[in-house]
Amino acid sequence: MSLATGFGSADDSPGLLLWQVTNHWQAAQRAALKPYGLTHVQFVLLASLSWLQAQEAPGPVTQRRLAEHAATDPMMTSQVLRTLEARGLVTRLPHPHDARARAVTATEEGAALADQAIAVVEACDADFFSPLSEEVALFTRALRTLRPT
Amino acid sequence: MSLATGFGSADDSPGLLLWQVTNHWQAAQRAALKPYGLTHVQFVLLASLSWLQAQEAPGPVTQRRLAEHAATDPMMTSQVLRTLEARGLVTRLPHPHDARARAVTATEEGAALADQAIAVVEACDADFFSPLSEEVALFTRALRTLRPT
DNA sequence: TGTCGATAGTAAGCGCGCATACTATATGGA
DNA sequence: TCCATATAGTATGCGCGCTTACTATCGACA
Repeated sequence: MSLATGFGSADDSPGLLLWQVTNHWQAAQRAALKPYGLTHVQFVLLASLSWLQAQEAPGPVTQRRLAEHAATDPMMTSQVLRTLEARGLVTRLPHPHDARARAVTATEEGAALADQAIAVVEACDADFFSPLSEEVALFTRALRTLRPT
Repeated sequence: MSLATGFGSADDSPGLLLWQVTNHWQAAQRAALKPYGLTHVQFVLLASLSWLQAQEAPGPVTQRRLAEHAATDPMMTSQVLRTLEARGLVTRLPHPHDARARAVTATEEGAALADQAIAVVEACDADFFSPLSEEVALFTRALRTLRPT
């Protein structure tokens, strides 16, 4: 309502808290992934791509499908995948049946790196959310409620 | 643990959910603040500055103190304040007792804009978290637990 | 009084996160 | 067959969020 009640401290606003906690979490992820030379988003896309490849889906994985699965912006997905391609972690070959699309695959090196990073990231996550202990299930459910469709 | 269990879907990871939900929330804030020509961070700093000014603290508000209060990066705070200064919403005069520091104040226009925006942002927040209904208190408490010291 | 560590602020730069606008191709229907 | 619409992907640009490195000043202490 007023300045004094509304924004005196972030304690009042779940939104501000959400923002601050997420920044804190991203910092933890950044630190955990630093030894692998990966950013958080690079890791998510690489790991998601590895997983999608392993699925028995029809046709090769396109950038669009990867972006949809990882819930990332298609534009950013394009940029990040080109970075990963430049580092030899993914390939972006022309799609066999759709001249507009790319067939994206993780290279052996990329998949191996993702496998290593996944363990570290999961440990980092577990540590980050450990203060919640049993409440983490409730917390996760709340987040799922707020997630965009 | 493995690709299949660890990153098949964001449902599994509170971290990924946190990230996605925050992006979603930021989009809502962006839309709500668009009519005022403010970004989320600009709004937070402007509103926090207005609040700090109203407090009976010793000496003028410095960028450092504002950044600390809003839990924002000092470098970013500097940038954003210069943007707000260019738009006439804040002033950044030399500090009377410390030649290193700036005495930051919200202009009348800035304070008025903040007051208007606060109402809209609070409504936006209430709407965003309404799916949680009563659980919002629990959710906020969990976030506070995870907040950096 | 001089100097030395701590502090306020900024320059430059990278990687998202997203908005806008564009090209090229695919696809369904007359 | 031709065309309208939808779709895959990219160029450009802005605003964070943060890192590193730097200047200038302050405060404490000998």
